[in-house]
Amino acid sequence: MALSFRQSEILEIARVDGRVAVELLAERFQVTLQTIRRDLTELADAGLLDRVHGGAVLRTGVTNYGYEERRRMNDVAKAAIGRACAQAIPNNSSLILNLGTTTEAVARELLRHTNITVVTNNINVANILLANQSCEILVTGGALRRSDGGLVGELTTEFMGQFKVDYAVIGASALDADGDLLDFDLPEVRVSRAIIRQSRQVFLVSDASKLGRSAPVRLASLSEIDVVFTDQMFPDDLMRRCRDWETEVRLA
Amino acid sequence: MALSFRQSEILEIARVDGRVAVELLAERFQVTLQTIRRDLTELADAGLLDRVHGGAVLRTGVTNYGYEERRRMNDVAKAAIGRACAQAIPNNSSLILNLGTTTEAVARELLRHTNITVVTNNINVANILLANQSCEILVTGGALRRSDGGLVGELTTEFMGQFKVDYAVIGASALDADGDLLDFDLPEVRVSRAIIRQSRQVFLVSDASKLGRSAPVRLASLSEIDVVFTDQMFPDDLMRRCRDWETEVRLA
DNA sequence: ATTGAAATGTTCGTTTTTGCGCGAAAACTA
DNA sequence: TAGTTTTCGCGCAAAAACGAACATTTCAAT
Repeated sequence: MALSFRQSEILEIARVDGRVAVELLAERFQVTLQTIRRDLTELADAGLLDRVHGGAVLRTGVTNYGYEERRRMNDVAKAAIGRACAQAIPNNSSLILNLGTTTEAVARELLRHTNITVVTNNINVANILLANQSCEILVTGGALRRSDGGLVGELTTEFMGQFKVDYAVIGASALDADGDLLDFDLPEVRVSRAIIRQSRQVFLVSDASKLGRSAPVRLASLSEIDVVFTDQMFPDDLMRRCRDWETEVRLA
Repeated sequence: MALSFRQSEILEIARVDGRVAVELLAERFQVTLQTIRRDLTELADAGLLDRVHGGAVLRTGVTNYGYEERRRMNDVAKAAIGRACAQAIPNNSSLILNLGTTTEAVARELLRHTNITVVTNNINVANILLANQSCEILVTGGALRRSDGGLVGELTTEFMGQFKVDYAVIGASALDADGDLLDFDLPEVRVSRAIIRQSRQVFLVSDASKLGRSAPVRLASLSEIDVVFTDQMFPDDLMRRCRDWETEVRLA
């Protein structure tokens, strides 16, 4: 779609003010309300603005909103998984927490631990753990991703290489029938792989909704994981494989 | 769900103040209490705020400002300084923001800027700027200091070395009569020096309370600063020196 | 000048938002 | 604990905003 002169000007106003009102635009351009509404509808259809009563707003907060939704999705199960995982982590130990809402649930359950050192590339985890006076927090450098508070990129991977910790707690977007952990973003997966390399024990936290889903990038195999914390038993053949791999599966 | 004008503005107020009151919002927007309540209920349902009697508060865990910190943030002088400094920073530019509550005030005033890249070692700045969709945020790695949300240490200094930005906005704990900027912590000062090195223009933001105070570590001289944003005129002889150094002093 | 397509204006029924009144629930006070 | 005040949320009616259908204007190509 080619934007009309008026439409691109509307967009410009929206970018400056963050929003536009039907009434004001009509007056400014000396056209009827209906015409402005048509413009806004088109701009909204093109995904450039979000239509609201009385006008339109910049497409902001959409990603944040999705994240909030993801965070609250299955939150009871996530909290239980977080609790189980945190119980497996002793005081006076060091660990890495990476991205994911389930990982954040683990952080929330680590607030009562004492004398732990946490390395993380998740700014939400850092925010949560600030409340624990007895926890040293090391944040990796990198570009801050707005969608999930993640720090990703080359710098993050490098940063991780400088540590060797007792435990790693990682998440994954998907877990397929072969027992492969999958994710969507390659730079993010590189970070996760680095984390696995730098840890003596690797914990996977994953609720059952990840089972059977798919994603393009292979992160690791369950065989590389020491303990999986989840909320529902895996299918039989996957359980068998886990036994062969000596991967422990713990139900929360 | 797309947020209405009023709702997104409520959210913005909440981000700054940490909380919002039904009564005040109703007066501000000239609508009834009932309407505000409906807004807050929706925002709470969307997981963006937590509803409390008489109003709503930021969701705990997402942003972590302690009450004391929040109170300092509202300091009018700092807000004014922040506004003046932000006005001197154009869109489409890159900048470094370092530690300090005044620096955070600058971040808050940068929320409406577009297409800026911000490098920071201050996790509070990162949290604030997350609300600006049009801002790339680069966070330095390092140990997270609980007292002020600062990332400090060798790694931070190194990280800063990788950039060359248009503007640097720095704070200082003290500013003595000779025009020297002083601070308490050596690692932190190393970071600040690195920041000055990596920037084409250096802005100092400092309220008048820093004047005449002292601190053990010398960070830099006012002669290395391009523009100082403050809320009160310096003593005459210091102003004279600034003129000699071609250091501009702007009152907010 | 004629014509046809695109943009704009007009009208009107529908949907969304808002304000008001009231009883219920939550906080405060003693 | 009991009583008081404040805050809440629901139902309903008024007001505002919306969008679809149709009429009118604009403008460029013939």
